[in-house]
This record gives sequence, structure tokens and C-alpha cells, in this order.
Amino acid sequence: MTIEFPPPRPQIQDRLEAGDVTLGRIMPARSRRMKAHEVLIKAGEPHGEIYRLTSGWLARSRTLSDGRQQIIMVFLPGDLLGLKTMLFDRQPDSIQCLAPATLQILDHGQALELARTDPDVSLRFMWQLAEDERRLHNWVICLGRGNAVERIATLMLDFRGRLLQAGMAEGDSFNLPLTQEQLGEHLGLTIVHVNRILRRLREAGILTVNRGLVEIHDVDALSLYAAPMQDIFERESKSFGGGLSNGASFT
Amino acid sequence: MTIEFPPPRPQIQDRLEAGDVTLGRIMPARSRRMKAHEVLIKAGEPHGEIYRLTSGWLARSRTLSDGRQQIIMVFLPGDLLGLKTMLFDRQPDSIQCLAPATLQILDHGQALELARTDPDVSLRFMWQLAEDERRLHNWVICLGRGNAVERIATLMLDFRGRLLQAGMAEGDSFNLPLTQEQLGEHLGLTIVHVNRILRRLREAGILTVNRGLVEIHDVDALSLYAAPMQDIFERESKSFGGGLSNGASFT
DNA sequence: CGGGACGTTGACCTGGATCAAAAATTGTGG
DNA sequence: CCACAATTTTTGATCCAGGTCAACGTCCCG
Repeated sequence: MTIEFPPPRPQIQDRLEAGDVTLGRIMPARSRRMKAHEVLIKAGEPHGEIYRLTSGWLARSRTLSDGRQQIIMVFLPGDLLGLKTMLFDRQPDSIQCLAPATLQILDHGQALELARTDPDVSLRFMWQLAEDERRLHNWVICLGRGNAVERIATLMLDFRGRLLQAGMAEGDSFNLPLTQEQLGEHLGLTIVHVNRILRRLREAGILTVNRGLVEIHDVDALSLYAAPMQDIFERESKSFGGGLSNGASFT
Repeated sequence: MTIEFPPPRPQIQDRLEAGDVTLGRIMPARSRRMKAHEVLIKAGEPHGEIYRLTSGWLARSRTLSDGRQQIIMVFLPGDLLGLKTMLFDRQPDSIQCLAPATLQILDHGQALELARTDPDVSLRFMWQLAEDERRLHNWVICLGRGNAVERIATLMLDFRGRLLQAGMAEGDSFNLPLTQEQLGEHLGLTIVHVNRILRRLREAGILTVNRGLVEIHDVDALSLYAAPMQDIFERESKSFGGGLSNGASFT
């Protein structure tokens, strides 16, 4: 599992990896497997653990009083969950499994102790909080300003980037365990409209989605749609090369 | 300045206030005044300080490559800014002044030291990070699922709630230093449409906005519009009374 | 009193929603 | 392995919330 962080502080990268290695040594002591649709955390219910996702897909989502649903954030392997609730247990969102997942578990108490004694772990925790916030900022932009195509392009490239990181994608195709309805719930669009945009992208030879397999046939064209949503760092990192493991990185 | 946090851990409230008092004792040593339109942090530029907003309005916003703008979050007195960048300096958003503001400044170094030695301050920092995240979650929901009226109602009630907290609103009216264009940039709407919705609300006798003065004439009606966007805790706290200082609390 | 924000309004257009129904796929139990 | 049910995808027809374009009113400030 590699973790990436923008250039300005190169030494941080090593420490993050070190922190992650430590977690990877300790946390397997307790783990859990989940099947799709299972719920890890119910809205409103406290929990006293943090989780490290090692395989599969999870989503933080909220159900409105009138039934509307919004997927706020999607978690992929390598992500840590539940950090925020180390401090404040109640939280109004639920976390559910999108695709069969494995996660490792650590009590809040132990996690706090670990963070206190191991600065690399502590840094790893902080980084996750910052990364979550970065993703949320990006997503607010995307929902507030992007049209349907921009949103979908952005999301697909984000998934691609993160899955490449996690070693779960090769080249330009990856497995996407979200139904089009769930995509819509994340994108703020209707299932019908998601479907239509996907058709347009397919007909343009840019991207196909078939039985959960996403194949990006024209990364550049897709990136062009996503471009306006990219932040300045993504933009400049794009400009000076990037090659393989570049790609957007948010959700 | 009072800080509020949901019930489950009553003792936390006191510690947060204690942390805030400490900051309020130390931070005035360095401060800065800003006029509207001034920029505190330019997108992409690092800074080595955290800020405590004591009066006025600030906004975190991003300008897209094609000129579109999105206001990601609005800061009101009592908020701490720049915590995230204690760890990671570069950030793609800029922070600008919406209404004449006063803020206190503390070096990252001193802040970290303070956090290390004073657990209440540390808690206050963590709380701010969590609070920011909560607001972002709520805002994602609002943008992803809410229509124009719901968004505006939600935002107005949020402002009202936070301003009451900060002692900057009395009863049901407050000063709103955002132009309708800026409102649109935050709400993901056009200036024209913002204007029309405000007219509708005015004609319905629910809310008027005149020269920066927002007057909510019918809080209940407005709350009804905002209701679906409210999270479960806001919902239940609404149900058992609330009276004065209730109200939504996000942006 | 003139110019530049900002607010307001109308006419019109369109991206995406809604409604409805068929096709394709996936899952299930026998 | 098949038959059947449930879920998911796809498509068409139609509608409407919100965007676009354009003009005019209003306020503010030098």
C-alpha cells in the first residue's frame, strides 16, 4: 500500500508510510469482513473504534427524512475511517459496504495511545483527516459548479487514480461496484441521467461501463472534461509529466 | 464567545470553552484587521500561521481554471482557520475577507507547542477540525440533494444559528455581507436565480433581505424548507424544544 | 452628477428530472 | 442446470427548475 502526498514536504511521505506500516503490523489483530449492503456504522450510533480498510469499498452516506440519499464520500483500501469520532462519538451519517470488504479494527483507546507514542502513526492519522477534508472540498466544488459530464469524468478519474495507488487497477480499467443508482446518489444526479451520460461517453468512445467493469478508452478526452474541476496542484502535476500514477485523486 | 457541541459528552463543552479562553488570552498578542475583498491566503501559497476569527466574515473559496468560482465554506467569529495546514502547507483554496474582520494570529510552531502542553487547547483544535468536516458533510448533502429553496433556507438558518452563537444576531435578523452573486457562488446557483428565490420568500412573507439586512419573519416556514437537509441530531434537538438558541448550525 | 457596483425583472432556453416501460443481468432455490 | 424473481440497466416521452441573455433600476461614492 503506497500513500501519496504532494511534493512540498518530501520527508513526510516516508513518515506516512512508516506510520502505515506500523498500523499494518498492529491492526490485523482484529479484523472484520463485510459483504455488500452490510452496515458498519449506523447513523446516530456511537462506536469506539477506528478502521483501516484493506480491501473492498465503503461509503459514508446519509438518508434524508424524506428518503433522498446522498453518498458523501467513498472509501477505498488504504483509507482510515472513524478517526474523527475518536473525539466525538455521535455522527449523523452511516457507513455501509459497497463491495465485499476487509477491515482492521483498533479501539479508540489503543489508537490514541499509539498516536501518543508513535509520531509517525500520529502523522498518518492527521494526514487522513486532512485528506478527507481535501476530498470534501473538491467534492463541494464538483457538486456546486460541475455539470453532469464534468462530475462523472471527475469521479471516474478519481477512482482510477486512487485504485491505481491501491494496486486495484491496471492500465485504464477497473472494477466499479456501484450501481448507477449509487453513482447518482454520490453525484447528485438521477439514475436515468447517469445512464444517459454514460451512454454519451460510450458513444464518444471515451469510456465504457459493463457489468461493473469501467474501461477508459480515452483518458485524455475524459481528463479534458474533468479539467475545470481540478485544483491547481493537480493541474500543475498534470502538466509536468505524471505518466503512470498521476491522475486526479479525490472523491 | 460560546461554543456549542451536541450532548453526548457534556464535560467536553467546558474543556472546549477552557481551550478557547486560553487561546483568547494568548493570541491577541498578534492580530490583523482585514477589509472586505482582501485576501488572507492566496491559493497555492503556504503560510505558517493559524488564525482565530474574532469579528467579521471570511470565506474559503476556489477559482476554477475557466473562471467559475465556488465558496466552499464561510467562517464566522469563533472559528479557527488554518489548522489543517499546520501539517501540510500547500492548499489549493484561497481565503478572502467578506466583511471587515479582525483575526488573531499564532505561529504553527507555537500552536503545536501549545497543543502539546495544554490538552484543552488541543481538544479545541481537534473540535474545529471535526466541526469543519461536519459542515462540509452537510454542505455536500445540501448541494447534492437540495433544490434552490432548500439550499437558501438551510444557509440562512445556518447563518442565523451561528450568528446567534456569536452574539452577532438578535432575534430573527442579522447582517449578511454577501452579495447575491457571492451567495450564488456558495449555493451553486446563479445570481439571477438566487434573486428570484429571495423574491419568492419575500412575497411569501417568510424572509426579507434588504441592504445586507436579513430579516426572518417566519422562522417556522423557513425551517420547513430546510428540514429535509437537517441531520438527525439537528432534527431531534429541534423536536425537544430549542426555543432561543436552537437553529441549524452549519455551512 | 456620473460611473460602477449591485439588485431586479422579463423572455427564452436547456440540462437534467420525472414518469413509464422494456430489456438485460443477477441472484435464488430446487 | 434451469426457472423465476428481483434488481439493475436502458430507452423514450415529456416536463420544469434553473440557466442564459439582456435590459433596466437603484444605490453608493467620489
